[in-house]
Amino acid sequence: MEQVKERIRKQFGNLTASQKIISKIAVDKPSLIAIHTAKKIGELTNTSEATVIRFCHSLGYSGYSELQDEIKKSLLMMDQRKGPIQKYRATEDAVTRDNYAHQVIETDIAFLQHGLQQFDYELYQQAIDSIIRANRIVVVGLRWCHIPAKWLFSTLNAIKGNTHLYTGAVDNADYFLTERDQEWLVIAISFPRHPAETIGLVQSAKSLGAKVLAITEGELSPISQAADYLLKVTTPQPAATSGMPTLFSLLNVLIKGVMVHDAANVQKRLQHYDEISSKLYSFVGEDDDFSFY
Amino acid sequence: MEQVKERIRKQFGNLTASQKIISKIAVDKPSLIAIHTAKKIGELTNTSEATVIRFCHSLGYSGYSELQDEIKKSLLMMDQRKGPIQKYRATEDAVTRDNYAHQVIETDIAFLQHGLQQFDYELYQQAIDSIIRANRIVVVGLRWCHIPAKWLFSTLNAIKGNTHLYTGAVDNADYFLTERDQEWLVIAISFPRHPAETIGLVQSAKSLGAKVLAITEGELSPISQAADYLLKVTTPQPAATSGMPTLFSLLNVLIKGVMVHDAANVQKRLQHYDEISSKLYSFVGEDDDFSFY
DNA sequence: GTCAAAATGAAGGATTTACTACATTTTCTG
DNA sequence: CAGAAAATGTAGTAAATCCTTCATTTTGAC
Repeated sequence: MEQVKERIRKQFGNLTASQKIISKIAVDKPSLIAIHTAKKIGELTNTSEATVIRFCHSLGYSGYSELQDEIKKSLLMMDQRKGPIQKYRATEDAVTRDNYAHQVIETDIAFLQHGLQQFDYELYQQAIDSIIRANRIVVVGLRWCHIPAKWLFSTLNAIKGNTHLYTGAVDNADYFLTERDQEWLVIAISFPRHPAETIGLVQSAKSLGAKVLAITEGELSPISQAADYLLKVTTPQPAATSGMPTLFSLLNVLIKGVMVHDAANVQKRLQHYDEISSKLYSFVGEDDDFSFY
Repeated sequence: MEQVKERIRKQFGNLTASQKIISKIAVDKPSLIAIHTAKKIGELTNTSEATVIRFCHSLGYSGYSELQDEIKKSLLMMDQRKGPIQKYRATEDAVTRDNYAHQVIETDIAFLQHGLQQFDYELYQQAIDSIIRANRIVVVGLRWCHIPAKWLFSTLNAIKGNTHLYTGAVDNADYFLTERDQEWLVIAISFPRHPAETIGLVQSAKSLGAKVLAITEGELSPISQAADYLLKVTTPQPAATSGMPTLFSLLNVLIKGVMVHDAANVQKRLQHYDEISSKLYSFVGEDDDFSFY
C-alpha cells in the first residue's frame, strides 16, 4: 500500500543530501506533498522546485505529479477507514486473522489502565525516596527477570551511579561483605516461579542490614516477606513474554521519579555519558535523540 | 476554524440543486476537494466543472482555488495532531511531584493506542511469516537495544529454537561464513543514535544473502535500506528509557504471531523447556505460571 | 403549452504549475 | 589546492488547471 515510503526506503542510500531532507517530509508529513505544489515543498525544505522533481525521478516516478497522485491515493485510503470506530472490538469472537495483534496491544493497554487506577502514589514515592537515599544499589533479577533487571541497572547507573547488577552467586555475591558501612539498597525483581537464588540473596541482604525493594506479583510472593518496600505489579500472563510492557512502564515511573528529584544533576550526568559514549562508539545518522547507556 | 462548513450552513438555502449535492461532498469528505481538481469534483458529483466554481462563488469565495486553499489549511491543522496525543510532551519540564507517575503511564497508553491505529497487519504478518520460514535467526541489538534484543532472542529460542544473539564483532561475527546453505534471518533492533556496528552487520548479512527484518523508528533509519521487512515503532522519548513498553508490546505481537502459527508444537517445546529448567534450577512457591527461559 | 428566468454544460482564453536545459555552486579525489 | 564530477538553483517552455463567456437545457408561472 505505502508504495512511496517503500521506494524511499529502498532508494534512500542513493539520494543526495537535499533529497534526503525531502524524504523526511514525504515520510513524516505526506499530506504536505499531497496538497502543496512542488515549488512550495522546495521552500519548506530549503531546497528548490527542481530538486523536488529530481527527488521524484530518483524514486522512479515520472515526475512530481505522479508521486503526488500516489500520495493522494494512499491518503484517501486512510480516510476511508476513519469512519466506523474500529470494529475489532465488536467482533471479538469472530477470530479473524488480524485480531490477535489487536488483542495483544489492547491487553497491554488494559493492564496499564488498571495499573493507573490501582496506582498508590505513596508507595511509589517511598520506593523512589529509598532509591534516592541509597549510597549503593544492587539490582537482582534472575531468569527472565534478568531483562528488566539489567535495564533498571543500566538506567540507574546512568542517572545516579553506584549501581550493581547481581547476575549469580558465582560471580558476585560478596558486595555486602566488602563494604558494610554503606547504605545498601537491594532492588529485587521476581515473579512466579521464583528462583530460589533470588530469595536467598534477598534474605542474606536483609540479614546484613540492607534495605530491600521488592518488585513482584503480590503480598504472598516469597520475596515480599523480607521486603521493606513492596511494589505490586499485575501483568498479563505469561509474565515472561506478555508482562514486559506493564513491568517496564512501572519501572519507568521509578526512573522518572528519581530523575525529577534532581533534574539538573541528572541532566549533567547524561550529557557526560553521551560525550563518553560518542568517543567510545561510532554512530550513524543525526543525533536528535538524547541517547544514554 | 471550519470556515467553509459555516458558510455552507448559512448559504445552503440560496444554493441550487446541483450546488447542494456539491455541499454534501464538501461537508462529508473535504479531503476530496483538497486533493482533486474542480473538474474531477464535477465528475464525482455528476455536475460540471463550472458548477463547482459557481458553488464557490455562492459561498463568497473568489473561486475554486480559494475554497480549496481554505480546506487544505484546515486539513493540515487536523494533521498536526498526528501521533499520540502530545499534551504530556509539551509540559515536559512542568512535571510536578504528584502527576509524573500518571503522565508516564498515560504516555505509554497513548503511544500504544496510536500504534494500534497505525497498525499495519499485512506488514506484521509478513514479518511473522519470515520468522516462521527462517531456518536460523540472528537477533542483533546493541547498546540499549540489547535489552529488547536479548528478550527477543530468548523468547524465540524458547518457542522456535535455532536463534542466536549477536553481541559484538569480537564474539561472533562469523555465523554466516560457517553455514551459508541455511536460510538466515537477521532481526535488527536499532534506534537513534544508530550504532555503526549494527548497520555494518545488517549490510554484511544482506550481502551474504540473508533476509533482514528491521525494527526501527522509520523508513529513513539507516538500517531500513537493507531491510526486507520493516516494522516501524514510534515510542516516547527518550526511547532508551520510555520506549520499552511500546517496543515490547509490538515485539510481543510478533511472538504471539509465531506462537499461533504452530500452537501445538510450541506448547510441547515450552513444556520441555520447563522440565529442563526445573532440573537445573530450584524454584520456590506454587508454579501456576507457565515459565520458560 | 408558452415564454421568461434560472441553471447547467462546453469551449476558449488566462493563470498557475510542472518540467527541462543551462549556468553556478558545492563536493569529492588525487 | 586544482580539476573533475556531482549537486543545486535559475530561467524558460510545455502542460495542466482555473475561470469566464456563450449556447443549451431545465424549471416555473401564467
